[in-house]
Amino acid sequence: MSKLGIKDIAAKANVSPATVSRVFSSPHLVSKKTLQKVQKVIDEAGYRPNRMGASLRTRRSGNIVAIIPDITKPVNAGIIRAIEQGAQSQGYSVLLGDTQGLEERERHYADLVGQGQADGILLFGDRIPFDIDPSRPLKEQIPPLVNGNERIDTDEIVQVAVDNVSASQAAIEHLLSLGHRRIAAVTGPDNVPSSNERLQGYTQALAKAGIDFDDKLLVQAEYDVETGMRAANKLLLLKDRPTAVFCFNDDMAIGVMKLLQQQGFNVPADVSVMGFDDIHYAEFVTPSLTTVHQPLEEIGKACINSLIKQLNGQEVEAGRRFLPFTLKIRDSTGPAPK
Amino acid sequence: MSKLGIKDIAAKANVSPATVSRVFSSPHLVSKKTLQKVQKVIDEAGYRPNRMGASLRTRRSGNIVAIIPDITKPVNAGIIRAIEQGAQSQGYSVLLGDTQGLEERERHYADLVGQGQADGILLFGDRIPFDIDPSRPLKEQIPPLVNGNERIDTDEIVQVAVDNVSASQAAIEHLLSLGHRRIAAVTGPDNVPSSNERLQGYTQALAKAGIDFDDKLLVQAEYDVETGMRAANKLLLLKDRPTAVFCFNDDMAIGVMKLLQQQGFNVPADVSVMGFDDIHYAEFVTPSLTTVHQPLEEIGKACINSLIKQLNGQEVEAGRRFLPFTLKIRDSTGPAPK
DNA sequence: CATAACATGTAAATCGTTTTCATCACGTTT
DNA sequence: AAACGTGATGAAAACGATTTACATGTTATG
Repeated sequence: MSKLGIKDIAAKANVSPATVSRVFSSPHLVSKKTLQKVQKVIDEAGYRPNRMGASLRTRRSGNIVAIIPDITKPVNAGIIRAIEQGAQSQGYSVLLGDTQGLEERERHYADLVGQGQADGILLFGDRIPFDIDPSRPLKEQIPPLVNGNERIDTDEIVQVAVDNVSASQAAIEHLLSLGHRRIAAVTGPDNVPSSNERLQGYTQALAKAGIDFDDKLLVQAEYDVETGMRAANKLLLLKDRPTAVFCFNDDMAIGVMKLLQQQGFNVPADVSVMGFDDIHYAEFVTPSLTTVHQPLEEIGKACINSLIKQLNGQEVEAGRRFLPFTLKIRDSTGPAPK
Repeated sequence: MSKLGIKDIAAKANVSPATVSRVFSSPHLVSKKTLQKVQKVIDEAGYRPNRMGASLRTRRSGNIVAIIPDITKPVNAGIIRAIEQGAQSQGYSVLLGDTQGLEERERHYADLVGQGQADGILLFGDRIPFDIDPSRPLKEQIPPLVNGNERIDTDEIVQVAVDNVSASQAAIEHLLSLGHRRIAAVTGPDNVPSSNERLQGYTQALAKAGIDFDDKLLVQAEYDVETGMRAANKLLLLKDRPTAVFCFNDDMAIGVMKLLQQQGFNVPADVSVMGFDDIHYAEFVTPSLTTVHQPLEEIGKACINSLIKQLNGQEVEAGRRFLPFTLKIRDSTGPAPK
């Protein structure tokens, strides 16, 4: 690897370092002739300006850090794609941080901003990775930040997601419309806001339909396939079994279906199963999964756009912003058995 | 956000910047008393050293960039986890770059090293993202780099993967042992080395079993579910249909199964389906997918370890290194129908 | 022709660290 | 008492870019 600096290039091209710098950042200030001359030297030498030097001076890194609990979950696929694309188009690079849900690692990545390695944060979590003094305005204590998909309990930052309560309600209404009356719910961990909101939608929808709430039909799992299976197992042990199971994400729904099938049940003839997220695989499992579609690419796009606005010094209004969900009715839900 | 520098801290603590620096990087050179005094000021001010300044001086960023075609594919999950963990434990941070398979974006991320934002590259692709002069030794022209999972046609760099030829051979032998004689293959794009290697294993295994190669049983797809479905469709149109389909990755296998089921075929009673990779969902689709298990975490671990060795200036021997695969026999393969 | 206006280029300061080298205080050895 | 280590600290020079303020050269204007 070569290690030429701006001074070397300047020397080779018989100009000053400042001129070389201008060739990159404000070419309109350089005459056509020198521009070409310098450009030629740059190309020949394969010179790339050292970002460290530049960032040090400009106090901008051109990087955005995205803090994501589990990068490899398909639910994040669309978001990541949208983020990268939006960032790229505005001249930013994305540093993807996978936290495995650990606060320590969330803070580690958030720290990149403090260290000057990133200019802003795209967060997909339910807590702010900074120590906050509640008596002072939040905005003074955190860098430019947008939260997506999950929910943080403050209206001082920009948050983009679907309305989990309504979405969950719509899901239950779908099951009700198929004649189901005993509808179980497989929830996420009880400290996760999105799970609580979906639970809220569930209870509201049942209440509206005049159905008594039965907490035996509520099983907690951890947003993954394995615990989804375990949850289904618990439900099968009930003496009065549910005819439908609403899972708060698709992974758990896949687990529930798997276990039901293993135990000889037919989905949806015996039990209907519904998911949430609409991950790519939802369409391809057997039977294909009825689920709540989240506009993940749109969410990603909205997040990155809002963040870049903030970085450009534009004012953006804080608070939650809801994007519309849709129901994907597929083959895992059907009429309630009589 | 505060913006205190090392000089501010030094002033507050009545020491020189050098001492503050030493507190971070070589505390043993500082007396206990000053250490405590400085540490206290650092904590109170919430001071974090600016990485740009430090990197500029040390010419090391402490970052590793991982270049991955599609971060969100489950096949990469284990690799990413292992990388992050290995890096973290050695004091490195990982910048994850998702390229969507585009060479332009591969080069973009590779450029981070040239720009001083990263010290080395973990590549998961089939080409080197640099312009190479073939007449000169490769090592002089690229930064520390390890390639994983795919294959680049050179023995001058470290590469870690499973032996695709043998693995594919083992897969076919499994199908042969079940009595299958007409075994189709759904390949990846024809410019992808791993696909070609798996194809090689396929033909070799058939040859060894004395079965004539029939190119009608070869269908090309693109390593994803949708094209897997299309491939299955083509196979169903054959007048002499295969009794087993070996797909060169799990996504395509899931697609193949989906289409077969849609068309009323039973897997595995009518047709056996086999995959490759052993992604997490392979176990949970219905029927659960028989596949070739790649030790993805091990691959990730080996890659990061080798790279860090290189970064530490240790000599590592170039060339391919194979990690052992295993067969996961599940429910999607069964005896050939007579 | 003198002067203003503009285009172009330069020198030097600066960003926040690390690190070499020199200095200093102090106890030990001769 | 002189010489010598030793350990702790500070001063200052990098690292590689950007940018401000200024110097030059060129052209247009009165």
